[in-house]
Amino acid sequence: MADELDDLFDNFLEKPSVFENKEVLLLRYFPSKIPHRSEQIKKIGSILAPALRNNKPSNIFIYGKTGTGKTLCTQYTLNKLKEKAELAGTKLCFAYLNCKLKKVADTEYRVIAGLAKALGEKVPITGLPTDEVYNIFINKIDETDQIIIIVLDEIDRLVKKTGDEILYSLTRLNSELKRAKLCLIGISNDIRFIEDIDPRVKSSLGEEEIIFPPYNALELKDILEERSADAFRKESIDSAVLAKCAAYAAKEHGDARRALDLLRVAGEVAEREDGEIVLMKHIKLAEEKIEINRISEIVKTLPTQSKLLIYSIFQLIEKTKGKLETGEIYEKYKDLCNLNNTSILTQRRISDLISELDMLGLINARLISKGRHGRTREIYSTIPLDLSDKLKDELKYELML
DNA sequence: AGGTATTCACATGAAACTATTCTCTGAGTTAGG
DNA sequence: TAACTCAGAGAATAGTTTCATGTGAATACCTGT
Repeated sequence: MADELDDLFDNFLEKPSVFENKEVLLLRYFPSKIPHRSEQIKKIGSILAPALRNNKPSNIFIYGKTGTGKTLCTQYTLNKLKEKAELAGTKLCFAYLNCKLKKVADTEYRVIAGLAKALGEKVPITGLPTDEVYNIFINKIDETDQIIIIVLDEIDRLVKKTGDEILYSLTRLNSELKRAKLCLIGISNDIRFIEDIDPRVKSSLGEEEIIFPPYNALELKDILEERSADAFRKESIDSAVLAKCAAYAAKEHGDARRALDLLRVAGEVAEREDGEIVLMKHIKLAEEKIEINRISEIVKTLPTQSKLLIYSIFQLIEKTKGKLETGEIYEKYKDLCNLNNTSILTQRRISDLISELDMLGLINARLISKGRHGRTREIYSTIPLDLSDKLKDELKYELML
């Protein structure tokens, strides 16, 4: 046994890896070049430049789909700006906050506390009134003459959850500050979001707007080439494979994050197969693997009731091999609840849960009318049978059925 | 045959209820002076 | 004594239920030929 493992490890060490430096393909990696975004970077830069002369830059609202480089470009520009500011002797600091993260920045209190923390002020996790936190925050930043740049990433989430009062307070904060100056950068995936917020906030936050369009396949390919040059050994990948990878990702709304992920997984697949070169088939396998991971991740993180529901759907699908109806599923679901001693939700709720599963892409539900026989949703699973079998077993175990 | 009315099996909305999570306050605790 | 921590009260929120109303078209039922 030990020998086997020794061999395995030795083999692994001797065999040339397809990767030169896998880090480069990870999300947290910060590339030195950002292709096809110079226009946006320049724009951000020119808006923020007044900060170097200790003037308050305009607030910026940045919009773009996921994986279009919004966060990256912003951070890149800010880092550069900070370097320059240090050289020029201007006091400048910035706080970056991702509002998507639960338990970190999804309430007013937490946002302010998070910002204070980012600027080096300790704030208790809970226990203080919100306006108290505001005071701590204001006092902290007003200590010195400085420019504060606050980046709120995924700001739409924040507003959806807590309303737009925070933004209003933040944009108004400048009038309370005597020495420091505050500049806001809001990043959002959803452009409609800015339409339905308080007009006062809208005009203030949207002083400048920058749009990040999705990458097309050619641009994605450039990005992949840029990164793969560092990430892979030269001979283990060729440009046709990269093009394929880019094409796949471009199909999915030009998300660079996806493209990089795909490439990384393809490399891993190749490596596991003892291949030294990443081939087309590896890309295909990687795509499947990512999809499977995505789905099982979604299923695993579903609340218990939804798990029971999807379990009933899996069971029924197996029998009928096709479409299901709400009533049918509800009956099955009730049975399972009885078996499991779980409280039964009403049909009303189940109807909503089914819609949610539809939104998550686990099932396909469309409304049909069967005339005399009423109206219902026609439901079928989008998950391949072998995967749903596997998931079913896992759920069975977990739900103790 | 052609037209209208009915009816089914849920969908969809709104309001009310509930359990959980947050916020806030004041009392208790700690550490420093 | 100031700063910090913590428990419990009250407010806010998310998840559900209850009640009410809406829906599209296959079918039942007329109507006049």
